[in-house]
Amino acid sequence: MNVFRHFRNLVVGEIDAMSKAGELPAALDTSRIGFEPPRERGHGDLATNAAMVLAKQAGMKPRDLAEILAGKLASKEAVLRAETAGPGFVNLTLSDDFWRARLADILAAGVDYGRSDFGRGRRVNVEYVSTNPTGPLHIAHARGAVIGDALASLLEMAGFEVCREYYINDAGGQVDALARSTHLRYREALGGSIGPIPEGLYPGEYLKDVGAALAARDGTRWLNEPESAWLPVIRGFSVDAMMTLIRADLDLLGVHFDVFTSERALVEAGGVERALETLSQRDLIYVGVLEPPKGKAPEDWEPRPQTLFRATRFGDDVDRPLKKSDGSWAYFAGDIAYHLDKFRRGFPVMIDVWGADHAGYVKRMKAAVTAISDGQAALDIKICQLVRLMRAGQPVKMSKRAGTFVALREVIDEVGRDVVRFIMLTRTNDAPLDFDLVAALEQSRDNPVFYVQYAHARARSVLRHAAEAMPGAALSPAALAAHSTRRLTDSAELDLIKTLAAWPRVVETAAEVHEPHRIAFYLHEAAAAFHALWNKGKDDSTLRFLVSDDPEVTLARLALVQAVAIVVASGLRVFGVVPVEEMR
RNA sequence: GCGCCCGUAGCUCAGCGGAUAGAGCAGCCGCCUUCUAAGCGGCAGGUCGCAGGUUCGAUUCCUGCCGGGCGCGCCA
Repeated sequence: MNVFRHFRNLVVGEIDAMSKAGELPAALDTSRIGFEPPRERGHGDLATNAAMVLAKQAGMKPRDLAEILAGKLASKEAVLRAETAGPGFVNLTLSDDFWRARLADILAAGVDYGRSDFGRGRRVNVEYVSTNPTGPLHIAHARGAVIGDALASLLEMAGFEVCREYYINDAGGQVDALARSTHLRYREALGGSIGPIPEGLYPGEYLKDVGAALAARDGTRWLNEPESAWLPVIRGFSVDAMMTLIRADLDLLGVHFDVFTSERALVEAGGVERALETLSQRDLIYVGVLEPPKGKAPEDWEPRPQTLFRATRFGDDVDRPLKKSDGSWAYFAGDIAYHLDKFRRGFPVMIDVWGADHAGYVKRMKAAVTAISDGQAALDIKICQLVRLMRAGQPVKMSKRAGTFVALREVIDEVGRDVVRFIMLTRTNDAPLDFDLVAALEQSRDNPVFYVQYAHARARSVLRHAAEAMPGAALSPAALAAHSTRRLTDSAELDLIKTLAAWPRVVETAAEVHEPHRIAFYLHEAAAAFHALWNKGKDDSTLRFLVSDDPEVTLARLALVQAVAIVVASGLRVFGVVPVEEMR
């Protein structure tokens, strides 16, 4: 049960009934009504803003309406008290029995606790990583990969039908440069002397293997051919090799996709012409001359007529070019075609996860999606700010030019997949992230990965001890759920239950706003509530989980401990992180 | 010059328009014969960058400044 949604439904039901009875105006907008945990424990268990939201529409004073609603809610099952407070809140205090009953929900649902039909099966396309297939992934790519993957899992848990998609940028000049780079390595593999890698080509060592593989496959066939003969072949060969490399990196990170879409395939199938035809019909394309950007005009700027999309009609700052000066399509044109393709494949909701360097393209892409879908599609773009790789507080030196960018696989080798994934999700995507390789492995409470994993390991440890201490006792989640939990009466126990019972709301909220990092903060909070209870048992031995001469209280507490393990594991599953059984 | 993001405790950061703004670190004081002290409890610490506006109510939304990051036709 989502406690908050349950009571929201109750209050909205009461309001509808009052509207029908003529006690309130008809057709009130109840969409902004919500229930949330009050800031102060003393204010009860749940608070609603219903009276304040409706007061104006209802033509009543918030406090008066609050009094009426409180009266209606007071008689609901499990409600001990319904009180008005502050500017018009209604605060509910629920019975301890009600809260204890949530443990049975958790034990019955297992790691699916928190799953809901909030999304009602609506289809969402989440596109992420989508890097140029010109080399292995480096650490900066990992953030987008993990955020996209966790966001997709989160949406699935909240009841959306999700497609995880990767757009292969295999059509532009970058992959031609890749092909030329491979050709050099190919000549090298056949014994040729190639000297330094020219500016503009890819110097990475990883292309030596590709060149060698090409030499093994095709022999000397491309040595004396003109570029026009070998470029398409070697380009395809190289892109395939790079995608194999990238998929292997993603596999190490535990990131997988449902669909890979090739930009080149889309372009060659005429997708761009079709998309732009749609825009043309709506008079959204014209030939014009752009003003140079003020303050930072490129040195070789010269005014020239271009094929432009009327992005300014949809909130962008300037109209955007669709063709390069050589007549080929600009990347943006392909991206318009790609988003139209996604829309036509049945995704009215699209989420793109991009790197910080693409932030300047958000407006034009949103404008284009509005234009091609006639306002029927929604595009959300998550911009991942930079990751600063640190080691014990000192930045790790990286330079793209010198090729010393740290490869993702090196970082995974050093700290492990789960640590990389969790750390990448500890901050909002909008803010830069410091990733300290030393701090990430520290076993202390400063390290959120450790802190959360430790809570799970502790819970599992208690359950193992219980199995030894009570041989033959039925300790499965189902057996624990069937047992009475009324002996859970301490405030720390009830606080922990309330924290666990908030999990479905956290999932729903995080999914709604597309912010997976909220899960990390929740997990930290749940872990803290558990660690607090654990230590309370150190001060007061009657609060220990295992009480040898009192099986009733022990079994009740084991239900709570099992529920902690389940909720933490449920959250980690959204992150794609494996919960650990022990940390010795 | 323009656009986007950020600005909250000494530091790192939470806080989808609500009540007395929270957590960790650092500082100070406490808690291990017992399920993992790799942890917990307490104290202290704030003009929520500044100034206006909208609102019953603004850290949250809007506008303008200030400071930092990223980006800025024919790269992807």
